[in-house]
Amino acid sequence: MQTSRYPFNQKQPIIKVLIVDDHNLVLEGLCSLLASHEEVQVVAAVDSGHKGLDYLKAHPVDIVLLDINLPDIKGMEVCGIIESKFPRAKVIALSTYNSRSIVNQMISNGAKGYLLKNVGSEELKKAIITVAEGGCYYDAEIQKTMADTIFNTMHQPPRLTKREKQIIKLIAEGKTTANIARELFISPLTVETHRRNIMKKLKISNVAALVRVAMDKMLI
Amino acid sequence: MQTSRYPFNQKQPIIKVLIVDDHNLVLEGLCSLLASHEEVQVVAAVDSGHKGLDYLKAHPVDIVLLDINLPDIKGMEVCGIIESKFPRAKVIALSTYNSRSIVNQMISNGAKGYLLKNVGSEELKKAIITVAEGGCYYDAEIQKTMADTIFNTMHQPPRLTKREKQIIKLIAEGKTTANIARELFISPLTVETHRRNIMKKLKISNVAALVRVAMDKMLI
DNA sequence: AACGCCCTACTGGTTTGTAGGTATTTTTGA
DNA sequence: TCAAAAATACCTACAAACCAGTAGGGCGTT
Repeated sequence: MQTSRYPFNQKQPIIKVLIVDDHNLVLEGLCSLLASHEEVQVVAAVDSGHKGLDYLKAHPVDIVLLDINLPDIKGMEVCGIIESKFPRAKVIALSTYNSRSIVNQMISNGAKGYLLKNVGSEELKKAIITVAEGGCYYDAEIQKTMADTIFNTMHQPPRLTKREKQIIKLIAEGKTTANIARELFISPLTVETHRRNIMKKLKISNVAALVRVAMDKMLI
Repeated sequence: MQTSRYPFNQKQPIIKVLIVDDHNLVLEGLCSLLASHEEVQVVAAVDSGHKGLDYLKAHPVDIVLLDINLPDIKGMEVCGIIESKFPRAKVIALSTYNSRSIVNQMISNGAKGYLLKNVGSEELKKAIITVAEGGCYYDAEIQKTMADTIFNTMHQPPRLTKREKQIIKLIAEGKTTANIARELFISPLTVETHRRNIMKKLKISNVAALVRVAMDKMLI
């Protein structure tokens, strides 16, 4: 939507790209893939979330290619911060895996694009340009995941509450109901109620399944 | 150890490298990092285990840079096959994560090197040359993991049996003792015994911990 | 004010899991 | 081939988890 930011009436202003990824190989790969595209300029590549945010404080950036698995902060958090504090920069998420909860969290934190790491040169370029122009670009697989999510939210609106998330985490850590009750200063009976509600919501019936869900949802 | 394979008495014969990785970015990254090294020649890059093995059948290769997470077969299996059927090719494993069980499996399948994906250009080159010359090269972090393993195997020799692994998997899938018994055509009491033995061996006392161990060991 | 949602708490009862022990058969490996 | 290891099966007992139903207090929305 932003037309001609520069006085020169270039058709495509150069897109400034910041890469945030702690894997050298991926970094190199991205640079290599982008090297041949003149519309795109990689202005910096950093290996942690904090460094990325620091860079954004001092320099203008159009696109942030953001890895999910960072050593310091979670990609989702970084994404949220960029979204709110540096709205000029649009985030394109990069990830190896296609997990529903991660995709959801990224998108709800404002990621305008989402690519899997097996992306090819052309798709990468297309994604960057599309997002820079104000659009969205999601990998085909991610789109499936998104459709899946919508389908599922339609069919099971009830999400877990804050307290329930807290308790599912403690259960998955191997703590007993009594332990949890002591830790949270509430009655064991209350913990049992929460536990029951969680299981009903998730349609499962034992801790084993619960732990897996918790891990899936990255609560652990 | 292999001196002058070629009639010309080059100090360092060109090392033929095959890359097996399903992530385009990583592929590009590796090629980019290796481009500047004349001793090394990337003869092929494929995106699945089977393709890699097919290539090996028809062409001589010195080093295989092998990703752990492949779409078709597990990296460990590929590694084992290469080791036994194409002994000329030495495997250097590439992985994002540093998990004990994966490292162990790769090494026991004959991987001569192990790098994490945040490896730098020089380390990569060094690893390739070292391994091509008949040596080993393990990332510093991997070495820690290896030491850890040795320490632990010394302190807890008892491993899980085949049946126990099977059962731990089913438990972690959320199945009850009765279900498992039915599925395996054995008495529930037997399943309980196995369950108890597993817990004793792993020194844990509830399913939550058990599921986490199972996931750690990549049984799921 | 009324409604819905969440957190809290309880009663009472059933089902699994945890923990101890023992013992027979089958498989495996030295 | 013989001993060790693994897999099978059982008993008893208690602990913990699972299931169903109910219900009051707090809090924000309509």
